[in-house]
Amino acid sequence: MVIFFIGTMMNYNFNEIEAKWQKYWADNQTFKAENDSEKEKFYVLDMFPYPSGAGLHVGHPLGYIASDIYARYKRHKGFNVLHPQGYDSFGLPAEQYAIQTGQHPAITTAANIKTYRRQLDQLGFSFDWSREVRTSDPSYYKWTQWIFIQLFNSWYNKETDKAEDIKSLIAHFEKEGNAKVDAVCDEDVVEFTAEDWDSFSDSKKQEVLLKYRLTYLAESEVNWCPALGTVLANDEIVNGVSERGGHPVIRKKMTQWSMRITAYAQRLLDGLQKIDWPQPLKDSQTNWIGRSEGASVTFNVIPTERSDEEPHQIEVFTTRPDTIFGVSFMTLAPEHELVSKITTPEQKDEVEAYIEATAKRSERDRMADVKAITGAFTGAFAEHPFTKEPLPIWIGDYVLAGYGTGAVMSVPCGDQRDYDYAEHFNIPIPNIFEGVDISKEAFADKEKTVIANSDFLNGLPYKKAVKRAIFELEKLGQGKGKVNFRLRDAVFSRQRYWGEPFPVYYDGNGMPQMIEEQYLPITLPEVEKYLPTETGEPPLGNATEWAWDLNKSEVVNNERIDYKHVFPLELNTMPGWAGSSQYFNRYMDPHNDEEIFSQEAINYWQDVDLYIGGSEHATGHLLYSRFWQKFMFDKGLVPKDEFAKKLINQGMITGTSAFVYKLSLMWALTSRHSDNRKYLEELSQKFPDIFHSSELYEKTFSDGLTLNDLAAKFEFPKLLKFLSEIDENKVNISQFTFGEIKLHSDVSLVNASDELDIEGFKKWRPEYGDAEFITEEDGSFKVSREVEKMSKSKYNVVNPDAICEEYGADSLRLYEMFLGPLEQSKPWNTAGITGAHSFLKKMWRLYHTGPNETFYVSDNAPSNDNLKTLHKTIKKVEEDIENFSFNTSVSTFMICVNELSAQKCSSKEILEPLAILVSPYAPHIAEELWEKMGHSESIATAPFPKFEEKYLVESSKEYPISFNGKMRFTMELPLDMSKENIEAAVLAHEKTQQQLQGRTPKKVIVVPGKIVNIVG
RNA sequence: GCUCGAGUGGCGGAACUGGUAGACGCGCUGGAUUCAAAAUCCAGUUCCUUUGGAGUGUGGGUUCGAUUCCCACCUCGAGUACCA
Repeated sequence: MVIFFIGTMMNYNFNEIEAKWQKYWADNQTFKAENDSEKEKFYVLDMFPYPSGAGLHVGHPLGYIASDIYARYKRHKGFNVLHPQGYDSFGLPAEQYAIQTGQHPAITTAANIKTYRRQLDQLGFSFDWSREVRTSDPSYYKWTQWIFIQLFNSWYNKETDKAEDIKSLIAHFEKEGNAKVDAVCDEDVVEFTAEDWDSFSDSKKQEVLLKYRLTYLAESEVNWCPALGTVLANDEIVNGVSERGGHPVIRKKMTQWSMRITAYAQRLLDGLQKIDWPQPLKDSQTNWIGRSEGASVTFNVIPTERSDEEPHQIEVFTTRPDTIFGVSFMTLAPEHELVSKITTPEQKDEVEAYIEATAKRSERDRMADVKAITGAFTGAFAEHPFTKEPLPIWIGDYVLAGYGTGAVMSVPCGDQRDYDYAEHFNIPIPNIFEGVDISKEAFADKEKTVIANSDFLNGLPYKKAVKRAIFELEKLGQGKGKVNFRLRDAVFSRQRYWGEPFPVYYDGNGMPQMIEEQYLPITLPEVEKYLPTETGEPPLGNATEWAWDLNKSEVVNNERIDYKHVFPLELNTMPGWAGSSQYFNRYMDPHNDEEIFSQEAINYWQDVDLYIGGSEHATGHLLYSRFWQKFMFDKGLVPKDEFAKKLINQGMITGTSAFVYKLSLMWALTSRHSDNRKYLEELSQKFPDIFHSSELYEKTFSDGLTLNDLAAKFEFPKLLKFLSEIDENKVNISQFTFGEIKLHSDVSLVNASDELDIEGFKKWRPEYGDAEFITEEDGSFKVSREVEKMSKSKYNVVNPDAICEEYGADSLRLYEMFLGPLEQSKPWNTAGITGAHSFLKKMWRLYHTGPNETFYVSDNAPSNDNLKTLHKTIKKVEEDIENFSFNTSVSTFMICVNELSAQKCSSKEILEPLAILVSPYAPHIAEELWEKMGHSESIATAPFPKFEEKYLVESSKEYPISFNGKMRFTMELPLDMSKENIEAAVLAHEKTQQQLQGRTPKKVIVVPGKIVNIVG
């Protein structure tokens, strides 16, 4: 029973205070940001969440708390702060739930968003909710569709190195064909003249243009995930299986929308230089883009005698043109288009069998045994560009169709894979390196390379040889210097329901047409079923109202499709990253129905100053967003070609799982026992549930304790009964030993000392309701702890709702920051929150030193100690926030409050600035105290206290005196004392003499204000 | 394999450009208060053979002085992978 005493209401009643201020902020729109202001702007952004059905756990808000602290700090510093929040609300889970239950994803999503909002609100974030966006909202995805259209209507001009309107390309074509156009385009474009262009049909023109557009429809090999019924982007595949669900992925040819992100490869790489993002993230983008410099080399295939075929050429990319004389064969990917054309009749069977075998192997198999060397000889030969020697052409699956040209010039002496292949198939391995033994392995050290046996390259080191080789190849017209990227164009179609529909219909020729911008958004149609259709079409194939009427400019019933003015609409939807690639700009002007955002808004807010979110988006969202931003920059829509100046990856908060141990029966498998195996298993099934405290096993059971001993020691009735029922004719009781079964316990049943609430455990797990618990000597039952990822199945998920209820949002915010450095992953342990919570209580008490702990703040002048404590806190906290070292400022607050309490400080001159300092971290208590100190306005924009050095000036210093670098004692000396006097004073000290034990010091180092070190 | 990042008490973690290693908090131990518990307060808490000594993953190096800089190695984590 809890008894409340009236009259002690001055206690820190966090629940009441927090509710009060959350309501105040909402009612007063305290954090609403204006698009015009005299103040300097500052844009603090969080990666918006996908609203999952599970709600938030304590790990999720970590980044939000950090960004909120920074946003609040910047407001105190006088900035106009934009700190919005929204939802990335299209996605797979809602759709799969819909497939299972028939519940419309929009309904599930809305419900989840409601939960998220409640959970976010209770943490006291200073979001400007008036700017909320949801990617699944038609008023938002209208603009996602709009950008798609802009991309469709653009091409990439390499000459100007930017995206341009497709009209300028058409103008080129009309004037001079495509010969002089330097564009990023499909590889299979054929040259045509202005006259050719003029003679093309409309449909043919469209077909040609599609090869140049920044978003284009192409039959491409995609990652198809049969289990999910959709294609996946490369970054959605992890270890050969789908990131979501872990389903197998196969390669499949499909007609899909793609984004020509490769056009931006170099700029995406260069842009990394000027943004302040974590190095590991930049590294992984750099890797993903995968720039490599080298040369493309053309090898002529030697025609066979009887061939009437046209001469073939093999183009390869190599980073080592310097090793051109080391080529002893060519290898093509099995999928290479030339394979079927050049294979000789004698080799046909072997080659086809090999191709079939490799096609069957999944990505995963292929990755699993990379060591197996397989391949086949095509029977054809290519001619070496310089020596004119014939080079056998092989195929092998170590050459990837998707990288470079899908063909390599094999230099076994310089590349280990070529070496292994050559060795396996008995192909010669000529050595072209000076003074290197290649009898065991290939030699790939560029730095130490000196070329030999290579005609004009002899004696040259790597770099010079590369240059010379390219020069000679160019002279021959059989090669040139080339930069190759690993980055592929991004597949943009998904066979899903819950995503943005494309603003696209198909004309009678099957050519895609854009719907005019003024008719956007094209809203997602209703469907009966969320599964693919029986004919294998995407879910939108189930829609009956999904045709575009060109006359009426509206979506109409499919029955009216006539390919004259009513056309079928695109059935795919956009991928998850579509909506998240532009949301940060939309926040600047989220309700604008005329434009994606006004020029005034974008010119005021410019770009994101601080972006906080997880590192898992390194090669997905963060790369695609940079791509779209650069595109929008080219179009003159945004003033910056990088959208976020600074980015921080918050670390993951892991869980601290709790384990209980249950005894199990074990036996040695003697021959007698193996006969009675069944009976033994029966016994172990029947063995009563006995749990033991975590440390007892080693002490008690592992050490040969028998079943009889156990029964005698504890006299558990069920155990005694079990024993009495054992048929000793079948088994020998003395041969039983004990094992232990480790089970997760819910972490909420465990206290700070790792003691389990046994009754709670029994209630939680009714099947163990009558289990026995062997406790420690003091009667406690201890669990063991392990750090694991937070997950439902591990019963280590901690819900912020419960924490807020028990300790308050301010405690939670402080504690999450206090756990450790923001960017580091660290385990959650609820026990520790009492430290943060009692700090807040202590701070509350500092302002409540009146009679009966009533509020009391005086106008008394502060003491020097008060001022010193305050100003060193200001200094440290300011530095910490600027450095995102939030954990250390929490300890600074603790020290500050401890000191001021000891000093019995009640001076308003100290306590007012202290409230502001704490306010970014624990805003509710700060507002409450601020109000009590007589302010009628929110603390949110109160100016940050100004640090003044003069309060920290000291006249003396406690010098550490060290001997050979080891500190042995300290000595208080005036700070203005000269080096000589310090040395003299230290040497005169009795402890110095003691340390030296009669030796004369060789040297005395005096660093004034720091340290004294005596050597000797 | 390659590329990053990290190794400090029982635990989370502090330590500015090299200058008193272990701040702050949890936990633990003892005490005060209480009929008792919770809460609160006070003291202690790296280790050891304790008038002293050792100690920041291991081994070297630079330095008057190294958790910090350099080299090699070990362990863990993240990303990536037949990339020509």
